[in-house]
Amino acid sequence: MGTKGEGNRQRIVDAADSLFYRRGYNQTSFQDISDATGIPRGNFYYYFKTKDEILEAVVSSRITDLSTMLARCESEAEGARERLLLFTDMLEVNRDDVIKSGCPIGTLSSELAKDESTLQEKSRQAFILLRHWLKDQFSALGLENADDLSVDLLAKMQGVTVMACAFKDVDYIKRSHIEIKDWINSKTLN
Amino acid sequence: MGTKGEGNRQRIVDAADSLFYRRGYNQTSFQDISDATGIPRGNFYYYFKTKDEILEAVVSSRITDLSTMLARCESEAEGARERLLLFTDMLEVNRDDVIKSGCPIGTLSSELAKDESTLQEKSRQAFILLRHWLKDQFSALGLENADDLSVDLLAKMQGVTVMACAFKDVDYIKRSHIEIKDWINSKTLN
DNA sequence: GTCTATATGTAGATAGAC
DNA sequence: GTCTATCTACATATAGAC
Repeated sequence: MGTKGEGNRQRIVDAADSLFYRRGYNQTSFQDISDATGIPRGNFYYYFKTKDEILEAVVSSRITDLSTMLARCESEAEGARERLLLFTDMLEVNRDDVIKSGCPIGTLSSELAKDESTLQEKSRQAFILLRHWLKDQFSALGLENADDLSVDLLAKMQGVTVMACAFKDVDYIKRSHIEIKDWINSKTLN
Repeated sequence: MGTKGEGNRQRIVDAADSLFYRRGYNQTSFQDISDATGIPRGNFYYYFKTKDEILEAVVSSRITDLSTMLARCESEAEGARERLLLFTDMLEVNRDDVIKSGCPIGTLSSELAKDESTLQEKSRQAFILLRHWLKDQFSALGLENADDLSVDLLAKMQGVTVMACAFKDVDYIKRSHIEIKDWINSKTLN
């Protein structure tokens, strides 16, 4: 209920978001988040009961950010095809981060798949959001296999990020981005 | 030089290989490897100075295994196109592991990208081996952009594994495998 | 070569003063 | 609400007996 406390809570989530992305969830300690925020370790337990709860808040925050990004794609582009093309731009917009740390959603999903717990389900929610939005765009263009196309597009972008990150290759991202846009056009034009 | 020691060394590498794949490198402890092999923790330091050295040995072991797999592709298929198609079969051959833990090479590369150390370079060696072999196959078919096609194929397979693992979807692997083989044929036939 | 005991650091989590 | 001190567990790594 406190106003000051909610501000601190958000600062913890923001710092954890960045650290989970750059170092991984398991490799990020409370001390790391404390160093990044200036908030003492012990204080975290006033806002979150466990580290898992911080992860849940981070995933929720990422989903909110993604929703904002998708809304911007809708407002800045007229048709569904143009929105899909705009969506793929995030490959190049975030290319430096992609080269260094991969995709925030993809790498988190891969990391959490290795824990036997139910953590991966949480990270999957972000993929589901994208999958549904992309499917809606393909559906709006009258394509019957819209869900398959949606997952295919996500797989293309995930594959590019994994290889670009593995080989630290910026040019490869640019080339692949063009190929992906060509693929979208080939599926949605005519 | 001891013969018994080398046997134990290999048992450590084999157990670490499996654990690094299923739980991740950072999430695998010496105790885990000890439990899997029956070899006491302290004994590991007779064979490896650090945990990083175990990882190096695991990557070397994986590269050896991959080389064997590629040699089998060459012996079991006549032409380069058939060898490429046979290579992609590993998607379905290992589909249960892929669903559970992703790709051993891709997930290790993604995990090590998050450490600021030089560990990722080691894991990249496995990707380089595949990249060169695939390039040789495309080159043998007279294709000029053989290296690009090689990375494109690796990206396709990485993308499929990431999505299949995220959504735990076996059918998606089967469908994508067919699409990948169609893509290879479209590039190499005529 | 093999194993036990242990050193040293740090992880997540808790208790309780203020 | 905020912070310090601390608990317990477990990590990598080392020392040294056998």
